[in-house]
Amino acid sequence: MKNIISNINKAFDHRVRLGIMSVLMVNEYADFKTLKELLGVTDGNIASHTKALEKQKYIKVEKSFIDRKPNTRYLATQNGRKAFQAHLDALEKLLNKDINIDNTDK
Amino acid sequence: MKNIISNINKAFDHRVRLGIMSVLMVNEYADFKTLKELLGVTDGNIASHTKALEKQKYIKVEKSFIDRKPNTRYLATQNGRKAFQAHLDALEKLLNKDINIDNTDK
DNA sequence: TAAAGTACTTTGAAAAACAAAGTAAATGTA
DNA sequence: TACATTTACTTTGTTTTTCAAAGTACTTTA
Repeated sequence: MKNIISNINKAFDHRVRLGIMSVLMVNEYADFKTLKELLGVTDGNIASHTKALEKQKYIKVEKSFIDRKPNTRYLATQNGRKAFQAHLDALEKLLNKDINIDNTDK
Repeated sequence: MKNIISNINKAFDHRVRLGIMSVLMVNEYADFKTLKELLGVTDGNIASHTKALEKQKYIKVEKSFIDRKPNTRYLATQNGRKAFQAHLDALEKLLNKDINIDNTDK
């Protein structure tokens, strides 16, 4: 490992995306409105963060009509689950690691 | 609590700042070069991320000359330590929380 | 004393984040 | 049955952040 943050996934750096993934790890799916309410962010925000995760193939989108209204569901992909778990492991390692600097010559 | 990410600190959202704080939590101080090497990022990057943390008063900077060369040390403030620990607690809560959505009507 | 190295800082472009406005269909109101 | 409102998103454009390249001010080496 080159540096102490090399295994931290840039795609999950943002708290909104962290929140989205957390929700999708424990629920089979969540729809647009649910994510929006759980995370307390604006529509455009959910849209762009989900789009970013979708682009990485960490989540997938299913569009349908429920009660004649459009409904967008987000689901974590198998790949996304793996990547997120790896990210959490990397985070834990970073935080628990002894990063002891030799400052004796300073 | 309004939403599931409300206690996650925006200032620590970025992996570089997460790394800087992790280092400064367990070491009394770290200098510019050390941080740069530990994190594997460019000079300008370290500069801007430390500046951001400094602006929030989460770290402080001490400038001196060592062996006639300029040396910049970064230290976590008491406030910074508290905020970072709170952030970690919030992260842990988010990840361990049962965010179970009632999807029965969907 | 000229060239190279060290330790940063500044700058400007590129990317990301964000909220406001837009769209389109459904529903409520008079 | 029109018209306004709500729902469920998407699009747009501005602001903010990130980032690396270039710049500065020395110090060291040849």
